[in-house]
Amino acid sequence: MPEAENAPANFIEQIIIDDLKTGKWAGRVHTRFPPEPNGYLHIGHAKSILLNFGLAEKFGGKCNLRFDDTNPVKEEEEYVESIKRDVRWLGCDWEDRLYFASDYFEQMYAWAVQLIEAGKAYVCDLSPEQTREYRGTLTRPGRNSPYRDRSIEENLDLFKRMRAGEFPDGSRTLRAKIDMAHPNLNMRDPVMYRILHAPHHRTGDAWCIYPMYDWAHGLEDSIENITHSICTLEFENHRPLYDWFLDQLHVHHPQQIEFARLNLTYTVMSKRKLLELVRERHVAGWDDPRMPTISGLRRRGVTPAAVREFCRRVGVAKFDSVIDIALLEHCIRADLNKTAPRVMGVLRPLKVVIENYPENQDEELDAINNPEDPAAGTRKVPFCRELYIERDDFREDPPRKFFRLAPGREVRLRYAYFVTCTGVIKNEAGQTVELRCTYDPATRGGDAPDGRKVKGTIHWVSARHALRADVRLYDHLFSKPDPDDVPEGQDYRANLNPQSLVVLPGCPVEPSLGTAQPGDRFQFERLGYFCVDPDSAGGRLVFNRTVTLRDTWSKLEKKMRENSRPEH
RNA sequence: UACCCGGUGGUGUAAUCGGUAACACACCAGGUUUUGGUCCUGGCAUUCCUGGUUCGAGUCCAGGCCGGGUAGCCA
Repeated sequence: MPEAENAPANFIEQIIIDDLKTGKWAGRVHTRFPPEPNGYLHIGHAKSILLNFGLAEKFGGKCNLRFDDTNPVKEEEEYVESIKRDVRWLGCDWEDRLYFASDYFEQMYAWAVQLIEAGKAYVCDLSPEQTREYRGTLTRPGRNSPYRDRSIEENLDLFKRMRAGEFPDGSRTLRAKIDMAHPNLNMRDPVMYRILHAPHHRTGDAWCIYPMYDWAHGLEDSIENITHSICTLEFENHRPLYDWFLDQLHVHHPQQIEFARLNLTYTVMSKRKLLELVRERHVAGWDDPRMPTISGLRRRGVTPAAVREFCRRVGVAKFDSVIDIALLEHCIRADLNKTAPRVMGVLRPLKVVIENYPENQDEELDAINNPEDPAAGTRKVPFCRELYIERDDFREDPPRKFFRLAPGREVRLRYAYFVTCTGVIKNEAGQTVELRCTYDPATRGGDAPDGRKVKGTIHWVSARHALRADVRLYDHLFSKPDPDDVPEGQDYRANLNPQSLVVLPGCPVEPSLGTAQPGDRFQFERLGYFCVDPDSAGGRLVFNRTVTLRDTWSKLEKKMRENSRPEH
């Protein structure tokens, strides 16, 4: 896939270009992707990852992977590993720059002591509830804590004892002494440290006080010599505090820049909601192919190249936008169209018997592996008297513009012969269970020597040679573009799409698929792109539908149906 | 009702000292085709509003309107 041609610079690139021009950072560009290891990464994180690593690459700089592990009660080693895997999968390389905020705890503590000594921080004994009360509201100023004017000596002593574990959780905090009447609530003496007697996944029980995000994050950036600290819009109000801490300490001071996070139609992106979907079993897990997680996309069969191209096209700005999921689907198709081998498989089989084809005969026909890539070559596909075709490819009473099979009508079986439908066999219930056809031996390979044309070409699988596969058809997880668009009293779960997963067991597929491995991607001709699920391990073939092909016919048919419907 | 940030077609992103609104997706209409796929062609916005500055404003100024964020000892 052609990546990042000379696209116009987004506003962050513009800032960097200007900085380079003025020599602000001595020509350096150093970014970082700083996830908290408290969950799985989703495509919104992919935007951030690609932005940060992309900037570094574009301007000859570096990008760190840093785990912002300052809250031990929410974080786990398992998440660290999954995040590393996902970042790598996207094609980003942090080389030797893997860092953890927890490695800086000692330095952060020393800086906190420095702030106390400068009279800029104090130990506060207010309870969490009292702290909230004293903070005031959006429209009312806060009040000073009664502990705000403790002596430096007392603060130093108390802070040391907080670290030593003398006090219970929630009993005291270390706060910055700024301004309780500040219009920005983040500046009303924010908490820097809280007491948390909780084991940390990396530091164990070495600490029982942990730094808050606002205190820690700028220090982490500073320690790592970051130049541009890029985060999402909701941290805009935190920037004055980010700047304040760094200014007080007179240390390296990166520039914080905020951009809009990625939102997609027909899905949710918040960690809380994704966690709920998993916990309440609306999906099979974090890597359920319907999830917008990186692991879900991967299992779905989406390629890293498609995600990269998608994020590139989405752009970077400060406008709170919602991207049409159709753009992602387009990027997936565009990539897979160029790379996925074609294959034939039938989702909803209808048996066809070629009456004039000898009972015990069979033969192999040549099929093109990928018309977009001549180098992909050809393969043999077996043919015999009994075949399966798609139920959708036959209509006893065909509507206008239906080019497929119908009684008396002739179509082409892809790479095989022209066949004409001569009979329809039904069961007692009146359902079509089998078709009788005749074939024209002269049309072998799909062309008629007499120049005869057919309107339709359909796919098929030889009944005798077919392999059986379970196919999972995935659709949008939610049935509305905005899952939060619900009546009063309901929530996004009310919009869960009951059809988001349809499993079709035992679908006949061509025998060349016998060697397919988990992760392999194919285009099932005329249907869509599918990939082999890891569940196939036991020798049983399981496919996930990544995305359908564009389907002009179903669109047309739907429109005709609507038009023929009586008015009002 | 406080502070901060935004507002260009159905959806996004551009227009870099103010100079005749570009690209993509979606949608619509055609063409090609052994995938109703791909590919190709065409259609689809007077830039939230009102004033102002200017020969000229999406870009600058003023006022308004609308949307988002913020009251964790989460990040």
